[in-house]
Amino acid sequence: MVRGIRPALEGATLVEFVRLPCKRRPLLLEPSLAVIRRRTSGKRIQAVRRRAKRVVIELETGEGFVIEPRMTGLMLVTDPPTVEHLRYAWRVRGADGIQTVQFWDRRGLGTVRLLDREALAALMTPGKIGPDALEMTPALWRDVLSRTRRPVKVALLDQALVAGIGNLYASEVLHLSRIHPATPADRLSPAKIRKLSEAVQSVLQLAIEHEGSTLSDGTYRNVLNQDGGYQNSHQVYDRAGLGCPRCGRSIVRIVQAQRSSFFCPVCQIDPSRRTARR
DNA sequence: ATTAATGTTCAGAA
DNA sequence: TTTCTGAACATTAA
Repeated sequence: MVRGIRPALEGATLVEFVRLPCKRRPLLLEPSLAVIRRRTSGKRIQAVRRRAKRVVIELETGEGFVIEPRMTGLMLVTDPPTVEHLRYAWRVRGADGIQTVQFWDRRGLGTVRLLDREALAALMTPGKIGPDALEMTPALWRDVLSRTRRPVKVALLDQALVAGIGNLYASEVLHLSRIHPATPADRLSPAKIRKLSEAVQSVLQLAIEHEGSTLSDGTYRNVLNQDGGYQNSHQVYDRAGLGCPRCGRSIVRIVQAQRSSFFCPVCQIDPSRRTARR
């Protein structure tokens, strides 16, 4: 997302931030539209960055837009999937003239905020949300996972612990590292933690290279409104009843923290049954 | 026609 | 203190 919108925005001048005529109830916008427009119109865009799952558009003033797409939000530089779910747009003037980046959100759970310099700096460093998943090391993982007894799958989704891993990727990561999703986070062996650390890197890097996963209900799409490709590489996510690509056994779906987890009962051995021998 | 599910996050309760 | 529950929303599949 960030790489897609960066060429249009970085170095350009924000002509105006606009609310699009979406009929539905507005999603969270802070502060008010009028205040945002007053503070940002005419300002140069210094950088477009990512922090965990958030898009950050930093202005010359030090202030910055923080966009949280959540479930169905998209940043687009072309026509959207539907016109009625268009929420906001950034109209900018750059080297190539006037361009528009739009925020489209079907479910409307996404948020757009304008943060001041201090709040932005606080967001970019680990604090309220944890270190970025792609910045983690085995040592950091050990530290973070030792802090909770919750199931490792639930811990991976806790953005205060580690920021940037979503539900689908948590299942994929655990399958690749052959860890049962119900394993208490603080009971993973150093060897498993190392595997987990490597799996997070490879799954997320590959997913980014393939421009994400477009699921059956057409959720994520790139800035050109094109499908991603990583759904074709899913080993377990949304594959309950289908064969594990590694061993052939049927993939199982369970619910943890009110979210679906998918895993292979053969490749990912239940830790409580591992030592069950007499 | 209901119900449950969905790449999520957060406040408030247990 | 830590963990769990439900709500915000729109759409689709069962």
